[in-house]
Amino acid sequence: MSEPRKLEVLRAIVEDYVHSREPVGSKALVERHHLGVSSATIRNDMALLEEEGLIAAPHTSAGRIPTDKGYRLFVDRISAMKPLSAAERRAIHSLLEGADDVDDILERTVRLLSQLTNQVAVVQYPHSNQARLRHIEFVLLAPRQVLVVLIADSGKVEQRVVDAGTDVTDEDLTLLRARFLASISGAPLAHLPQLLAPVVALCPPALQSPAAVLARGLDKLAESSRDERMMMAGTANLARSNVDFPLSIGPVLEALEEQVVMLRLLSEMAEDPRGVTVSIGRENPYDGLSEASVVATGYGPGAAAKIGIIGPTRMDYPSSMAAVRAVARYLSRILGS
Amino acid sequence: MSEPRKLEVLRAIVEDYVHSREPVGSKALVERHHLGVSSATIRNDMALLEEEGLIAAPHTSAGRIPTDKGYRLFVDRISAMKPLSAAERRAIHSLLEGADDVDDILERTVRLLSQLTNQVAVVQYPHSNQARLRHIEFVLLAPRQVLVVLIADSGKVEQRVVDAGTDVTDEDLTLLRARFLASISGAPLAHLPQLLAPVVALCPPALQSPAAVLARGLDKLAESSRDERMMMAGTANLARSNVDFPLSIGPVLEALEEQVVMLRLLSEMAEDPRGVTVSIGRENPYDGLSEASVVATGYGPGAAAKIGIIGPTRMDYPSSMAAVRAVARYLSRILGS
DNA sequence: TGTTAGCACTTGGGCATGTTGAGTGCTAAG
DNA sequence: CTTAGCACTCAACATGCCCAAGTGCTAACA
Repeated sequence: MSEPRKLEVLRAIVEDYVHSREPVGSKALVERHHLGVSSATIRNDMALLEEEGLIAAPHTSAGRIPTDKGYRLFVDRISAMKPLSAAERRAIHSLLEGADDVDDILERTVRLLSQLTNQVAVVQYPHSNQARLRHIEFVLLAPRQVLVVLIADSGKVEQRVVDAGTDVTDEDLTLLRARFLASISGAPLAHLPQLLAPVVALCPPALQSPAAVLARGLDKLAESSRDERMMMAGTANLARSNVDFPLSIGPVLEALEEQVVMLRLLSEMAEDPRGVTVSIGRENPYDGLSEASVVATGYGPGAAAKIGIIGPTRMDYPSSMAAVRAVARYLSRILGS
Repeated sequence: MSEPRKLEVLRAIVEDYVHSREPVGSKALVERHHLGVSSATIRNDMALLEEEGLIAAPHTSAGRIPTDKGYRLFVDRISAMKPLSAAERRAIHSLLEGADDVDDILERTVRLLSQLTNQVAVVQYPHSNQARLRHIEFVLLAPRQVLVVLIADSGKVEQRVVDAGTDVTDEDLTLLRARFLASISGAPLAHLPQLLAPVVALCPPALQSPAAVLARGLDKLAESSRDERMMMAGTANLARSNVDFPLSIGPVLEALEEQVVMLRLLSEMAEDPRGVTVSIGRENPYDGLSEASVVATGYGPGAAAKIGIIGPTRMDYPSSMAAVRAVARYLSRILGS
């Protein structure tokens, strides 16, 4: 009983099943792959594989299908990432054409990824957790209304209009801005609250109240810049792979709509040496995704933000992983510039 | 052959079918509703209704189901909006708790509406079509990088970072800003392109190139501020009513993902005297929605922005219409404050 | 020890056939 | 205009049958 052949058999089963959606039997296996042994031998191997919980038979006289564990072994030890086709590379590279702002880039990216893989694609907005403050601006819109703008070195810009409470002048704002900036420029956004309090205290009495308001505005901006969002595309692909979700695609759609769930899911995916992480079926920490797999990776500075796809466990892992990785790399490059 | 009874029969058919999802026959009708006549009479009426294309039989020996045209007549002439339950009213009124910014309000609103109706809910962001320019700001981030901020009187703020092409100074920016502002302040966003071109031409030669870049930046901002967005919730409800979409929910999901399609759809829905518009099945201008119905209405100033739900043609119209209208009214009130 | 051929056995799926019941349209009488 | 009655249609269900695919096991073999 050769170990390598057993793996080869598992690989063949996974590939055939992913391709045909039908349980695969010993005979069909020896026909489609030249394994050099007879179907009886394969049967023995399959019995072993079943004992180990790597494959299972839906009913007595049917072929076998891979279990979650089987897929796991497949992606971990057997599969090599399938290189992308020239057309796919071209598609990725033409992604950049005419894209301007971050939102736009991300939107194009998820669309592309969902088309490449025929699955649902999700992308997390670039992290700004460790982002540092680069610039702030106060703009007087009306005697009491001030536009507060905050720019992080991640490139993200947040703004909001606040009511100063009392009338303020342009000069007041310039003064306040200079004071604020002096003590918070370059600081991590997370530290803003602690840093701002003393500055407000040191302001001239007449400006105490507007200063406090503006500081609070900055706090809120920093907060909402930290809070994470995501984009998604290709949900219609789920409908096509209806059959692959024995229950229904309902729970999957629910999971996708719960951004909180998705964000936790993505961020909990540990980084894999090969750079792409896969979470299969019941491995997922969320029940609704017990029949789905997630293929994800990090991108951007520190690979902190995640991008990935979600589909049925019966999925072409090698291609998906290759696509996710390629798109992530390209995305990193675009955003890095 | 009494006309009122015929309508009564149609109403009964629609109600029963919506309730049971099964073709309804003459006998079941006289049992469930006290129509005061025998099933044979009903059969005659039904034959008439079928001739007029209001109902149809899936096959010879089955009951009838309403056609698109039947539903249309139902919503136009027969149905009364079903008043909301006390619990539903309460749900709507507790919507406001803790909501702060517009995004948040809209998100809560669509969620609520999708839960109330068990359908997919969509809401368009409040229009800023006729918005006017209130303020612009240029902020120097790096020798060549300029943050362009545009504020509309609708309260919307758009910003983006542009590359000036050549080095510029703070003084340059102050000058440009003053010139630009002089000629476009208060102008409708739509007119920006025409107004900016001559200003750029009149700038000192040294500033021509950055001026052009900034003008283009403003154009784009005005454009993206005009461009409309929407939010959506409850797509998982589609999976539940899987059965109601004979083909698949795929096309519906596709339509929902195409914001362009959805926005056109919503804005093309003419206003109904009763305040809620319904578009049924093939009436929809988009093929993917030929088995779906849209119930929508306007909200906010001039009822310009739309909110609505999307579900299978076999839908509880009276309840849906009531829910949409109630939520829209409440939303108008919140935003109006 | 690993491989192979052969064989008995299991079982879901396809097919032909029969039965049932809901529902219709029509006719003739009230 | 309404109604009872009746012949007719047809999807849905059930039943029985057979077949093919696939398995596990055993015994022979290298």
